Amino acid sequence: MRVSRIQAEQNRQTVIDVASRLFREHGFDGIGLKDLMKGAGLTQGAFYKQFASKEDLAAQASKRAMESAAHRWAAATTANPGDPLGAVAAFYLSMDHREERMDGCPVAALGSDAARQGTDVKASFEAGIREHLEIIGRMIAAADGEPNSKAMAVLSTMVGALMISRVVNDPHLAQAFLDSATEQVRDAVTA
Amino acid sequence: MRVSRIQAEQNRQTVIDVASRLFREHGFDGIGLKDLMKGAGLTQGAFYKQFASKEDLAAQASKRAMESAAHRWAAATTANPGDPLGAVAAFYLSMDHREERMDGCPVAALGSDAARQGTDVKASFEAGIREHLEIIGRMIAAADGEPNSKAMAVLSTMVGALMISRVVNDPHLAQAFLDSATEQVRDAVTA
DNA sequence: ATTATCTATAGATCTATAGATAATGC
DNA sequence: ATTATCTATAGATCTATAGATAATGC
Repeated sequence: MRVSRIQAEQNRQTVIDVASRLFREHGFDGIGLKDLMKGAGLTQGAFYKQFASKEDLAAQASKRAMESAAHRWAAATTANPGDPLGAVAAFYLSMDHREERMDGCPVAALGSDAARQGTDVKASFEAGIREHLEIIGRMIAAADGEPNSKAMAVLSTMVGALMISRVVNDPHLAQAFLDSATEQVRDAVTA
Repeated sequence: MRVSRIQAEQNRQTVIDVASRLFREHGFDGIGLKDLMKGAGLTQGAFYKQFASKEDLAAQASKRAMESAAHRWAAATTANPGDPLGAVAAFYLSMDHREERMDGCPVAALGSDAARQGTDVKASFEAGIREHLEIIGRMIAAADGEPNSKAMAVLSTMVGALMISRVVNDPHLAQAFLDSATEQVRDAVTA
């Protein structure tokens, strides 16, 4: 039954990865430890040797998810240095992203939930948001005086539009919200 | 034990009101029928004579919450016809609103949750969002060609900024997000 | 000897239903 | 007679813990 310390650590990482996806899909309260562990090929009994509590896992999974999201942003910008913001908007404000909650932006997928969690989960989100702001800041550095404020507005618009696109049934309305955000983000930079 | 039909209908309305607040505070999965009914001064047993299921209540409570939110927007605009958007932004993008999830915007408080719910809950949100867009549309009608798209961008920015302000621990960062959205919204109209 | 994982379980809570009760509505 | 609400409960699930097991690490 017992595995090596290396394998144990790898199992722990797998649980965090799986949780970062399943939390985004079902919410922190929408999935139990049994299913989270099953997703990593383990049983519930192993959980408390790996994590202090469910909220502990939530904080670590949130951190992982935010880091993964920031990485995706960074990759899009470096792959398209001519129009980094356009590249980010192209994937972030897409219908594909709307339908891919599990692998998508954690702020849109879990923001309302995270607001109800404790300090640790919020710390994970805060760190990730600051990372996003830095990436946006680098993209719009050419613009005018208050780049940080503009970066915040860009992030708010994108997160808000994606989340709203997911709470409406009508795909055309969803698409319109994503398009309006794309336009707004473009204007924000050139303005 | 039995009450009049009028009283019964009033009880049902109270349950919807209470649920619209408690769902915003705890999420759809974060509060049970027992506590929802207790909030209305009833016991759990009465629930299924009033509603078909928890999700049925979620849909009705979401509708109620969105209508209440739209009413608040409309009231702010009529109370300040000279600067309706400024009036809305003043209460929506405030630290008070950030800390008052239970009575605040349902999209920011429950958007991530609502994305995981069924068609009925989403229909409630969609109807409320369309109502919000109409109110914003009236405010910025003086502006240029595509008012609907601009209204969507304004709503996305405000919802996103409020939600992000709630998932960070640092109050200064939260305030900065609210301020940046205020600025962005102002620019969007004059632009 | 230590320990990562397993099975099993405690105790609480969840949604939903059943049957009793007591007041309404006819 | 009908029915809104109550108490009680079924059956499932939740987080967390306890003790057994079997392989690692010294």
